[in-house]
Amino acid sequence: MPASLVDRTLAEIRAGGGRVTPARRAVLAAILDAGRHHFTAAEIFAAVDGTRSRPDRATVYRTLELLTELGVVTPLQLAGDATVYHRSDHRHGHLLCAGCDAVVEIPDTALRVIGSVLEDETGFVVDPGRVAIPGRCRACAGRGT
Amino acid sequence: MPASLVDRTLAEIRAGGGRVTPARRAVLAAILDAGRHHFTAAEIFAAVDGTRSRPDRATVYRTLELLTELGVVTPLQLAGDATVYHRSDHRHGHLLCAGCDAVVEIPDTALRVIGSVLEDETGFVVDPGRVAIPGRCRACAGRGT
DNA sequence: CTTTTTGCAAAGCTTTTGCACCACA
DNA sequence: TGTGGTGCAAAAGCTTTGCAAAAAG
Repeated sequence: MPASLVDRTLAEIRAGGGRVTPARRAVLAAILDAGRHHFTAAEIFAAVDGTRSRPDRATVYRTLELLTELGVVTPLQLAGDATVYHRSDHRHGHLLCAGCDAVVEIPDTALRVIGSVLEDETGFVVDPGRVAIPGRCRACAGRGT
Repeated sequence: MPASLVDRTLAEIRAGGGRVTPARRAVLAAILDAGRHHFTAAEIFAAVDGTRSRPDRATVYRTLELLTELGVVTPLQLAGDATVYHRSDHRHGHLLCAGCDAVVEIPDTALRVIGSVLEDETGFVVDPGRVAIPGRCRACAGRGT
């Protein structure tokens, strides 16, 4: 069987001269845990705070930064104060409903259309993993919420 | 001649039971000033700080909130810590280059295509004034910056 | 006069940083 | 054992808030 994402990531950390620590294992576990697709630093902190090693907030932030550099997670630009991350292996665009705060996934087909329209018209190359478009979902648009 | 945007906005404030104050005039003037398309609260504060009334930071934030409710300005979700606003009468989407931090305007035609693709496929109604898509501009994509 | 706004100052929130101590490899 | 990581605590940056004084209508 192929190495798990956790193992591959830990190996990559070692390969880069980094060290594998309980804090890093805990953060990685929290991210891959329970089908978490989107998460904030605060959520990860809450999750690891219940583990044996209880890493500090600062360590969570530093680890998230490391994982971003490794390409394991991607920071999104959603509204709100806290940075929302998602797993890079679940890369897709997002629609943000202003009515109910739902986060809807953009179908890959639509995302590709968006990318090619923009590239054709402006030469701009879209980063598909970071697209987040505000508006209203079908339900909220329908009832004017 | 038609009433200016400033006058129309002041009238709207009065109509809503609000009051026209020097601070509000100054903020409004700063926004409509010098072809400012994008701006932060800090920039507006810096601008009004040089006026007679010298409104407080808090007043600038409160006024920006009022103007957002009135639909005069729109807060964007760009990267970075500070909220970037733009004038609603210059409504258009934005492309954000990760290479050079340029903010490119999305052509209206492209924005309409994006809106209809998403609405067709997901029922989601895009808010065109708030679209901000990350990627790389032609120049940066070309030379891998 | 009444009600809305303002200024001031302090606090809130997320995130970052300096530094001494600890622990992977 | 040496470099890299962690915890702790404080600070930074943007924005919000409570309250008494000021002012618009």
